[in-house]
Amino acid sequence: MRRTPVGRQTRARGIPEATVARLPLYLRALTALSERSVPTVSSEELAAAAGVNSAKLRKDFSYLGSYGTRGVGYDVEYLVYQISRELGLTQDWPVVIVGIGNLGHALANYGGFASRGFRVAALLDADPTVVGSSAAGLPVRHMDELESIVESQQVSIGVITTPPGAAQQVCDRLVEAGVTSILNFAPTVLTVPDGVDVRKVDLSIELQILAFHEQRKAGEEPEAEEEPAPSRAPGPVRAAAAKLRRAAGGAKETKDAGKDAKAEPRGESERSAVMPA
Amino acid sequence: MRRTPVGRQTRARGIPEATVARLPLYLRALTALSERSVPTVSSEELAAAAGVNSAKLRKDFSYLGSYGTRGVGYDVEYLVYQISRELGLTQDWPVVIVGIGNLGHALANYGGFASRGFRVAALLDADPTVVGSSAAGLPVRHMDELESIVESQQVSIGVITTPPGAAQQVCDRLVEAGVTSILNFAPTVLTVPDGVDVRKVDLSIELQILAFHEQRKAGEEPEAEEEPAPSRAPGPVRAAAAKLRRAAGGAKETKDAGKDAKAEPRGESERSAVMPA
DNA sequence: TAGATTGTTAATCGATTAACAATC
DNA sequence: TAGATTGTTAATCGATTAACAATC
Repeated sequence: MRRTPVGRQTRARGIPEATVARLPLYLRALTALSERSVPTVSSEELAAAAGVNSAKLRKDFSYLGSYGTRGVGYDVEYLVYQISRELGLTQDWPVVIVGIGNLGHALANYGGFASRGFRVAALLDADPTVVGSSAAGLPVRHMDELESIVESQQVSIGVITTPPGAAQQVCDRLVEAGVTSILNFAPTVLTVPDGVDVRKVDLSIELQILAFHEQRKAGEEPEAEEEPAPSRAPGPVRAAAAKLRRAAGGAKETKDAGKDAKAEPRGESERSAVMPA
Repeated sequence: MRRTPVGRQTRARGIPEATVARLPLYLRALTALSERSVPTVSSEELAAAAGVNSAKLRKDFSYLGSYGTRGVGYDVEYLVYQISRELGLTQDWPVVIVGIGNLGHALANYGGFASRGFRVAALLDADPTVVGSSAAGLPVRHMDELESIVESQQVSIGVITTPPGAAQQVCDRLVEAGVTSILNFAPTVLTVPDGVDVRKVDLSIELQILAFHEQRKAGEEPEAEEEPAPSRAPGPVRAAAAKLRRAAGGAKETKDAGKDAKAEPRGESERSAVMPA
C-alpha cells in the first residue's frame, strides 16, 4: 500500500517518519545483542529490549524489507547492518559543534556519536577565551574558521549549542557555508531555507511534559475545587486577572481531577516514553 | 467529542499527548512576547513564532479552554498563565540530578530549568573524586544521601545522567525513594513500575535521524544502482554476508533513490522538526 | 511433520488540516 | 457595520495494534 510497485529487489521507499525515529532504538538493542554474540533474535525479544511492542517492530521492519526468517527470527548481525545502512550510518559523517559551553563539551565527549559514524570535525566558539582550549582532545577553534572547515572537510551536519541569542546567526552561517542538516540545542526556533533539515533538542521540554503528568498524579480529589471562572472580559482585564492569580502563585492547583488523573502509562509516544512491561 | 461532559466551568481533560508536547513551545514563544511587552497575539503570529501551523495551534488551545477573543487574538499574559498552570509550572518542582559528568554539569547550569519552576534540589554522584566538588553553585553529594534528600525535599522528579551501565540501578533507587517521574539521558531502556513516568532524551538519536535524511539528499541518481540482493539464506549465511559487506564498508550507498529522495520538509513531527516558512 | 515466528492485512485510533460559522 | 480572528467541524491522513495466513 505504501510500497512502491516492487521490482525485483527494490525495497520500499517512503519509510514513515515514526519508523525512522525508532530505527536508532532497534539499532541500539541489536548492537547490545551483537556484543553478547547473540546470533538471532525474535521480534518479541527485540521489541522488549527496545521498549516497543512486537507488532510495531515487525511493521517497522517490513518497510525495510523482509529480513527475518519465519519460525526463527532475525539474524542480529545482518539486521545491524541493514538498519545501519538504512540510517546512513555505514558512511562517515563529519560534524561541527558550535558553542563550546557545558553542553558543547558534553557532546564533544559523547561516545554515542563516534560509535555511529559521526566524527567531530571541529569545535567552534566565538569567545576568544575559549578558543585555543581543548575538549575531548580537540582544539576549540574560532568561528572565523567555520567556512573553511565546512568546505575542506565536507561537513554537512552542524550542531548548535550556543546561547539562544546567537543560534539563528550561527545557523545562517552554517547554511551559507554548505551545511544542510542542523541539530539545534538552543531554545530558539530556527528559520532555514528549503532543503535544510533542522531537528531540535530542548532539554527542558521533556521536563515540562513530566511535570504535566506529575501534576495529574498528585490531584486525586474526586470532587475537585474549581478554578476561578475564566474571565470573559477583554484583554487588559484578563491580563490583570492573570497577574493577580500569578501573585497568588505557589498554591498547589488541584482543580478538576478528571478521568485520567490517575497515572497513565502513555505507552510509546513519538518521543518514546519507554515503559516496558 | 474528546471533551468530558462539561459542567459549569470545568475544562476538558484528556489533552492529547501531541498537544501537551507542544505546550512548552507555545509557552516559550509567549514568554518572549511577554518580555517585549506585546499585549495580544493572533493564532497566526503565535503559530509562526512557535514554528507550527495556526490551525493546529487553535485546535491545541481549544483543549485548554476558550482563552482567545474573536477578532482580536489572545492576551499574552493570560495565556502564559494558563499554559503554565496546565503544565504544572506554577508550582515548584524540586529535582535531583544523578551523575555529574559533562552532561550533568550542563543541566545543572541550564537556565531553562529554573525559569520554569524546576529547582535543583541536589546533585548526586557515586564517584568519591567528584563528590564535594561543586557545579552551578551547588555541592555534589554522594549517592548515599539520595534517599534522605528525596524524602526531606519531597522530590518527585529525577534526572539520570549517569553512564548507561548505572542507569537502571539509579532508577530503581530513585523509584524506591519515592520519585515518580524520571528524565533519562542515559542510552538505556529503563524498566519502572506502573505509575512511574519515564521520558528519554537520546542525544544521538536525533543525529541519526538527520543522517537518514541527509543520505537521501545526496543520492539523486534517477536510475540507482542496486544493492546486492538480500540473501534468502538462513541466519549464519546472512551474517557472513553482512560481515563481507561491512568490510567493503565506507563506500557511499546510492541504491534506490526513490520518490522521496528529494529533501522532504517533514513538517511538524512529534519530535518537532521546525521548518517555518 | 509440528511448532514457531514472520510479514501483512484490516480495523481502530489519534493527529492534522482546511474551511467556515460564530462572534468580537 | 465591516473586518478580523477565534473555536469547531469534518474530512483526511498517518500510526498503532491484533490477528492470522504464510512459511521456515
